[in-house]
Amino acid sequence: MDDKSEERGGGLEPLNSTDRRVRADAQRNSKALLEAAMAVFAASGVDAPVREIADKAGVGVGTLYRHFPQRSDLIVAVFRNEVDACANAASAIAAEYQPGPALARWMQRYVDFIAAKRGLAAAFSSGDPAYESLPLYFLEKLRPALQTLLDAATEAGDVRSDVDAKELLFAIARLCSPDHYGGGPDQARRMVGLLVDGLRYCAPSVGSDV
Amino acid sequence: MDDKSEERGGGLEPLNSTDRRVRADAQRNSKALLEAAMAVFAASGVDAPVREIADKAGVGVGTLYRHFPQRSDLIVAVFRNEVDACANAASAIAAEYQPGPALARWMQRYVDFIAAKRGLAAAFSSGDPAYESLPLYFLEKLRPALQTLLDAATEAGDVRSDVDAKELLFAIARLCSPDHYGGGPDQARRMVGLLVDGLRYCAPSVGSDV
DNA sequence: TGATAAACGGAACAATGTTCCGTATAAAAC
DNA sequence: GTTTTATACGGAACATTGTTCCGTTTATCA
Repeated sequence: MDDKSEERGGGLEPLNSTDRRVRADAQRNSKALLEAAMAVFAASGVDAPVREIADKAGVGVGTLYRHFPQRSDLIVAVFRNEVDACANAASAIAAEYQPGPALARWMQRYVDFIAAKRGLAAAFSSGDPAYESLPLYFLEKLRPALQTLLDAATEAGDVRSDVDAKELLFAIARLCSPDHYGGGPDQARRMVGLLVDGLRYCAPSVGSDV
Repeated sequence: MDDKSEERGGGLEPLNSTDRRVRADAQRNSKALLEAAMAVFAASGVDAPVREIADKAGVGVGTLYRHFPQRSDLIVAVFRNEVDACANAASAIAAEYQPGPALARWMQRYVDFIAAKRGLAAAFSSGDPAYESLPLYFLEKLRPALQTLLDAATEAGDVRSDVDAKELLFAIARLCSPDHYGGGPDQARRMVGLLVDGLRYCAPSVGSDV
């Protein structure tokens, strides 16, 4: 490995190809843009003007485009960021609650995530190749997270063992999907609650074990 | 009733509030715009530029906006037009085929309609109030059409009797929905075929009647 | 402290939805 | 057939975006 010079800071700043550290303001602005975009998308949907995001982040549009060359790059970044947050929430919740309640809490967390992503569903199926990688990322991050919770709950005897994490993720996403021609987010919440109860139904601690 | 003057033509030109006939060129252009929009939407999706539609119809954008004040008005008009066509196809098919085959044929016709409306599904759930009326129109037109075919097929003993037209419409629409994360239109077609077979399953003429 | 490459900001450009208004014309009145 | 008039037409002009460009600023390094 080729070492060039000792590092000053905490050592977590990535290096550029010509050995120059990434500038601090660039890191700051990138983070600010991501947070601003998250807030604006949540408030006005993914079709919100780019200038609004740049303004909210306190930078010019040029800076925005330097960090996210296409509008879709920003959308993808926000999405991945929120997928990560949702996945990370799993271990945090697992550390704080018993397996059964942890599973139920995380499922509601996941519902919130899905419900907030209304606009993205359209982007997914828009055919734009920029979003092609998202479904895979979604699955690769969230499936293990749910599987872990599921395994723990199964082992604790809180839920049945014959459910597949992937199917559960999709089933919930479908329950939350808006084209039910009526019935808002409350209905989705109720249906998911029902689903969770269903998970408990044949669990050993309830009775009727196989 | 207040009669004003005898009519010249076939008598099917609508009258204006001040008793003036709707100009022939206006009727022509309106129709041309609708057809152009249908073709352009099919080719390039509902996000196609309005100028492209106006050009294809051979009129100026001003004329387009005279007939369809908002972009969404044009989309709505095209959608209703195609819903009508799909609903009308039911009676045409019913006149030409036996009840059982007629049902199967119309279902595939309906699949084509749904598959072509990918872009509109996004518009439906976009929250834009301009599209609020579409689901109702969809249901009010298509449900009776399917119900008629279904009743005829039931009476002929070709299909079972315990299926609801509305549920069937939605089930097919869902089977055709793109967010299956893989599996194209062929899969949708196969699934709908399976559904139709399912309809036949407990029909009297097959056997096991209730 | 000075040199330098990276990053910044926002004006300028391009594409598109929408409005406006002078002109053309179909229908009616005579 | 001519005149009148309300209607419709066309497309330039405007507004709102996404995106690019480049002169200026600045963090980093020697």
